[in-house]
Formats: sequence, structure tokens, C-alpha cells
Amino acid sequence: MRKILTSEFFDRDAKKIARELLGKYLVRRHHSLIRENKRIMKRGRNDAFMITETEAYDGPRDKASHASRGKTKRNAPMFGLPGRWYVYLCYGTYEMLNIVIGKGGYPAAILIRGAGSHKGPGKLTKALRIDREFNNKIADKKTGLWIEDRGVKIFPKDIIRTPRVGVHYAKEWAGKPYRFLIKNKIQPLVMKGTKAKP
DNA sequence: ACGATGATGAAC
DNA sequence: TTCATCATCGTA
Repeated sequence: MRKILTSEFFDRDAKKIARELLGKYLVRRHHSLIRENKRIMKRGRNDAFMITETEAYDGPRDKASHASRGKTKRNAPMFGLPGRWYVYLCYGTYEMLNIVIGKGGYPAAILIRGAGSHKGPGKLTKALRIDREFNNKIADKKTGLWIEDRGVKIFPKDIIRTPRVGVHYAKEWAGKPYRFLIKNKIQPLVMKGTKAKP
């Protein structure tokens, strides 16, 4: 089973999706030009990483969310269509990867904090070479970054819920258990170089 | 425990 | 235009 998740999947409750994304695969397509028999050939490679940690940012009232102070140039993708990427720079250094959730006009997104063996949202994007070029792009093969269901089931006993990281300022929203992570490492976490057509 | 780092949004 | 803040990370 290998199914690319589309806007229908992401047009549902943010917390529910954040939990369901555990065990799904973040797939990154890399292109490279190679020289072969005096010809320039385009080579593609898909690297897939099982998502291990997520955080939900749900609605305009969520004080931990960028959307809590209304629509701005930066957070506009959160107010847009589900199934697109929201990528922004954090602390001047790290690119944060989010998938947009919910209908247009309702601002929500899920931060992908861990996938494969990569722990931490900043390290993940650096390792996969993800930056703001992906901002507001559709999560599909054409974009080169998408999410797949590969049939892995994560059971409730293997899931931990905690408050979100680094949102102490968010008052009553700071303690809400909107962070989901897999308790024990479950194989396979990484699938490198899966076959891809040019 | 803290500094690097620079974009962001609000205040002025 | 200035200023405080920040969905992080590596070093200590």
C-alpha cells in the first residue's frame, strides 16, 4: 500500500491528523544531473522518512499559533487551502516545516518535528534540504515533497502526548497536549533511494 | 544556561 | 525606524 495524502486527508480536525501522521512517510525527491556516455541525464531519487513527531496548531484562538494575531504576510498559507506546505524561518536559523490543515479561512497547520532518525524540526529540514522555497506549495510529487501512507499502523499504546515545545508564552494554550510522538522506535523508519522515474 | 541569528510584527 | 520576541540548536 502506497497512497499519497491529498487535500481531503488534511481537511479535518488538526489534532486528529497530527496523531494520524505518526507512521506516515515524508517523502523528499532529489534531482541531480549526471554525465553518462557523454550525455547529461536527469536522475531522481526519493528518500522516505517515517514521521515520528508532530504538533498541531489549531485555529485563530490558539495563542501558540502564528495565526492567533490574525492573517499576515508570513502566516497567510495557514489561512489557505489544506495540503500545502507552510515553511518559515525560526530564530533566524532554522526552517520549520508545516502542513496546512483545514478549509480555506480556518488557520491551522501541523509542525513536523521528527521523521526517520531526524529529531528536531530544524535538523529535519536541514537534513532534507527543505526551505522556504516550498512555502505555500502543494504537497505532491511535482513539488518534490509530499506525505504517503505506506500502511504502517501506530497503535495508541505507542503514542505519547505532551504539551508543545517552546510555547510557554501561550497562556492557557501552552499546556494543551497538542504534541504527538512515537514512544518506541518502530521499523522501518527510513527508506532510501526508492525507485523513481525521471 | 546561554548566545547565534535574522525575520517578524507591533509600537512609535 | 526601532525594538522585543521567537514553533531551535549546539556548546557549556
